Amino acid sequence: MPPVETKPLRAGSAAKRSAILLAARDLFMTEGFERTSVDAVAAAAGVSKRTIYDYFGDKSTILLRVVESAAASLLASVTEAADEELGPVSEAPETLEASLIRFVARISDTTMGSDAYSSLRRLVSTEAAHLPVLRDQWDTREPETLLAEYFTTFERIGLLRLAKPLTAADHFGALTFRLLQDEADAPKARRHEIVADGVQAFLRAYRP
Amino acid sequence: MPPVETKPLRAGSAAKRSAILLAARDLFMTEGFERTSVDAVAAAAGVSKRTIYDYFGDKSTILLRVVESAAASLLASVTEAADEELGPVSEAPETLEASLIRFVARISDTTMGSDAYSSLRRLVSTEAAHLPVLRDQWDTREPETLLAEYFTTFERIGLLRLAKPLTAADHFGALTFRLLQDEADAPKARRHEIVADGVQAFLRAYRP
DNA sequence: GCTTAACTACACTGCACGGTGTAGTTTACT
DNA sequence: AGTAAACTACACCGTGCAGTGTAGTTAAGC
Repeated sequence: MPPVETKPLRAGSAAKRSAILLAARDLFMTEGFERTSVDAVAAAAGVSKRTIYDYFGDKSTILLRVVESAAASLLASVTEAADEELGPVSEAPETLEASLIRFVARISDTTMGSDAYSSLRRLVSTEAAHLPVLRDQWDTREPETLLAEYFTTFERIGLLRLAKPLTAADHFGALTFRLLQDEADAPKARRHEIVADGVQAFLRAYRP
Repeated sequence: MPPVETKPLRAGSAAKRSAILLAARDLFMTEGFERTSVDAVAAAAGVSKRTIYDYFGDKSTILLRVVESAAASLLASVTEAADEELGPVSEAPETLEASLIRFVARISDTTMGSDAYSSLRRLVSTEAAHLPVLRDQWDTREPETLLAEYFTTFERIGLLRLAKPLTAADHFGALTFRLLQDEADAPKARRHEIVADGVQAFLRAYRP
């Protein structure tokens, strides 16, 4: 459990804090939280274990901070990709498919890529039984809400027909990101095929 | 790792073996593999830890057997539901939607329900890094292949239009089971809505 | 240069736990 | 009843590891 507030923690150096969180994130994703020792995080971050305890107090708190940071990073990534790929979509229907494909590809190819997202999702799901606040941090629905807003705009200019924008956003995510995550190790051509198939199915389902 | 074959294992009693696997399955799903002790499995199964080691040799082997058993159970469940709900589908398009909804609901409401499937999937995903054979046992693609065969039949009688049957099966699973798993704790009415929305989107995407 | 906070490198503690051995008890079969 | 396999209940061992304390070193600020 997170430390009682009476335990003094140190703010310390931003660079070291960042190194710890990055190292922890990588190890938690590849090894799982339980199988990752704090010693291993310390070694990977290039700091002493004593420092980690001085900064975070205990192991669970490291996980909380990792997930907080990842959720914020994901939202920023989705927001940027949407603004740049979906924002300029014009009234010409033939550009929507290409924009949606680029939107998915862009997110999948960033630091917060498909396998990273999939691993983090799994981590939250596994550990939420013991740290329920993790789920709150992760399942904000902010990315889906943002996407639903764009879809609503597309409906207004006649490109989509929606009954429930948020459901459409969920379906879009299921047809693209989710299936992509299942084949995170696939070659680039296969991954492009998955995205294209998913976007096309979505458009057939939601075109006027 | 699984025990070297020189270690003598005992077949023992089918009832005790079953009790061990059931207890292990429940605990692995709720607590995770790493956080579940063999002592806890023994207590939940009502056998001695010595017996567990006599039957299985080590902890990883328990996990292998649990996943084997679960994958077989899932396939049986999907096969039965498909045979009974999709098998009798006639040429009248209006019955297809209802059949697909019943097919999903039936699987989701069985022992191998949405939350159990989701937990097992997560377990395999987490542990496969250390026991790669787990993934082989789980990702057989047999349920998807079976579903794709039914979809191919529906195409022949004019109910669907497919380019790639297996991709359509993936899309169907993504739009229904996957989204249902995300809201495993939702009330029954919400779960029914998720299934109906997903089936309808699928049909819009794949109807001729 | 001096002071102090930050940090490292170790050692240590207590506990959990995978796995093993063994003696006594129970069960099944002849 | 006798025999042997199956099982239980414990104790034990070695290892890993979360978390803590402490002395020495380093870095930053005045």
